[in-house]
Amino acid sequence: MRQIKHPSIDQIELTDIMYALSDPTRLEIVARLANAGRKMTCGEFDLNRPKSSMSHHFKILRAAGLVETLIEGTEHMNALRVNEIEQKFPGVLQSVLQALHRS
Amino acid sequence: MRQIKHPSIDQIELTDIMYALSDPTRLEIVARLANAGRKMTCGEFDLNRPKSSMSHHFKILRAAGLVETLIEGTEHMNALRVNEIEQKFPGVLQSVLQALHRS
DNA sequence: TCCATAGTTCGAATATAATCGAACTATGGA
DNA sequence: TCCATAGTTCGATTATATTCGAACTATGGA
Repeated sequence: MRQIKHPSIDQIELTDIMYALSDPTRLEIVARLANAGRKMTCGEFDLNRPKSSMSHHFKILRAAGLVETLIEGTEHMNALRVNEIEQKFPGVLQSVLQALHRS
Repeated sequence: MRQIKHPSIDQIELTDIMYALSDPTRLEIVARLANAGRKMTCGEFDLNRPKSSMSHHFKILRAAGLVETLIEGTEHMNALRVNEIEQKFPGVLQSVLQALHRS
């Protein structure tokens, strides 16, 4: 059961995080993951976009270190790396999530 | 003494803030403005880039609502809009500045 | 073994951004 | 009025992103 590679905490760059969060689609994905508070498959996000586009956005979220994807069977389970990001950049992700929650 | 237009608080978008902060040069400008704690001219940032490039980055920082520029004589005085951003998106800018301070 | 499902990768088109020199604008001082 | 200074705007080049269909891969179930 081959798994996907993710950056380690010390490889995560603030600019990559900021960039990943500058796209409305990706921000929506992050918001839904945070609200759900559980792992979600790519298909669960019903954002009216083709699979290849969604895959592209997940790739960027993963590369930025925001999202962790575990392969379980035929599904890819995605989770926010809240604790790790919080450890490296305290308050950044939390405050962004709060801002999203208000709007 | 013509002044530059800036977005009002309610026109500021989170995605624009994130985007503006995803570039290393702009992040450096923001960090220096925060550290200085005072208004700075464009020329004070000695980032080894031509004037037109710096002007471009200031334009994006202004459009995002992060920086306010007041024309005083021949100089353009730039300041971070910390209080306003803090009001609209509590913690976002502060935590980013803290992250910059650590690295 | 065959098929459906879930998601990735590829490739090409289009859009957006970064970069920087050159020309321009506005102000203040000589 | 002339000039220097500070910064913007313009225009062209190059680089990077977004988008999406089509082909591909991996897994589990019939």
